[in-house]
Amino acid sequence: MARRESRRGRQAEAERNDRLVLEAARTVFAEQGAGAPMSALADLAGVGIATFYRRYGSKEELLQRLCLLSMEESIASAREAIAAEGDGWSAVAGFVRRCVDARVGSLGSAAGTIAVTAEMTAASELGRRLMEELVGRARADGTVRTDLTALDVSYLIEQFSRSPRGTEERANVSGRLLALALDGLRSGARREDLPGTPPDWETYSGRWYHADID
Amino acid sequence: MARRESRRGRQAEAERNDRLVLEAARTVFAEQGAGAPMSALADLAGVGIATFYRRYGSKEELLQRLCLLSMEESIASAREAIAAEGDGWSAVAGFVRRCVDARVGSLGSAAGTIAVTAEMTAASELGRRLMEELVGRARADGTVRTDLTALDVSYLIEQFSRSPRGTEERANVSGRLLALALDGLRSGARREDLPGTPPDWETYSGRWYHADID
DNA sequence: ATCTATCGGAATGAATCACTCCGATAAAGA
DNA sequence: TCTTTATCGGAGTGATTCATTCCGATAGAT
Repeated sequence: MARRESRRGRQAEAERNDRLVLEAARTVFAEQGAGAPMSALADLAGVGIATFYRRYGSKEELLQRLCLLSMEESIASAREAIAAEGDGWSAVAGFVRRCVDARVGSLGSAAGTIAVTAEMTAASELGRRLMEELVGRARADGTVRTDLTALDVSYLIEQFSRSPRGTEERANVSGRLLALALDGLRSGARREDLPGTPPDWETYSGRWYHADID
Repeated sequence: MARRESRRGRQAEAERNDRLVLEAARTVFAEQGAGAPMSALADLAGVGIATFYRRYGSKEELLQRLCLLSMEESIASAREAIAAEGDGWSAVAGFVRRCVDARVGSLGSAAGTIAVTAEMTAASELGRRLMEELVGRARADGTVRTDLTALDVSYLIEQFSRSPRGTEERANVSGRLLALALDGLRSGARREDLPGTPPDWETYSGRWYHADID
């Protein structure tokens, strides 16, 4: 029988692999795009290819699972950020950092190539509402530039989720660039308004529903 | 015989294609990575595949040419920025904008997969010197944060060169995010220092000399 | 009317990919 | 100790994709 806490032997290996496999998939798909070969995930995880297929029936299923986990992580982060004390900018910055850390939004390259499940749609809409609230509050308390929209923040997360962090040096660089961008979110005297028009959700989410097929 | 100015007919088409082909290659490799198929370039350019092979002997040769053109564009931009009047931040911001516009630095994904020519090495070193000067001056006049290095700027350009601009909406988003990041370069009271350590050139350029082969 | 430069894209052979199958390994239980 | 069972890694497979070549078509130029 399985022990309640910390199983042993083969079962422990399987549990370890559960995490290993998911983390490797996140990293590789984030950095190389959804077109990355399954063998690349296996190499990074240090396991055989079959270890992936024992857990997920297909590459598409794995991608769907990753998308859903991303959105759930993003929702949890947004809730915490909204509940946190402190000024609006700090809340937004903390939220963005956590999302980038978890590589939320790194799967844009899968848009149009995998089916969108009902769960994904629901999570996406909840996430959107929470982000609107978070950014709205930050604008209201004056610590974030007033022309910033929640969707700008989404795109920002998406962009930084993709940057490579495989080596210490790359992770270091990534952290510096993110710090720069986050400082750019602050309200401030010397700033000009953001150029162009606020992005729209239609375009942002529409990517997922129209396949890339000719 | 060919007329001096504006050739006609087939020759004009060939010249038009010269530009079309190069621009399509820049865009596709920037957005999809160096692994993009040649057919994708042809589709975007609206020409046949052979039109590429009539101009460049191989994919590798095309990538080398693009790299060199990128670096030359970057050098020209840096020279203009250094010569320009105005404060240091504006010079750096203008430089970055122009580089991102030209997709300089979007070929990082080709690193390790193509041979580095002597011309490329030389251009890279000159570019580096000019950027050090540009950023050094901007730091000195107090309009840019003092912990910013030239290499941070290089990585910034690289990151933004990859963002998709295929539709008006995506170009718009890209412009907004870049504006945010550029504002983050400014010196300012409320800022904390950039985290981590300054990136080093060894790592930055080293990517090109060690193939991805196992 | 013929020549010639250039074109587009089908054809080709090599390489890569998603996914399956199976022999090996080691924990658990008799 | 010996068998059972869960899990493992990676070679094997058929389908797909890619870089590159080749050739018939097209339209200026002469």
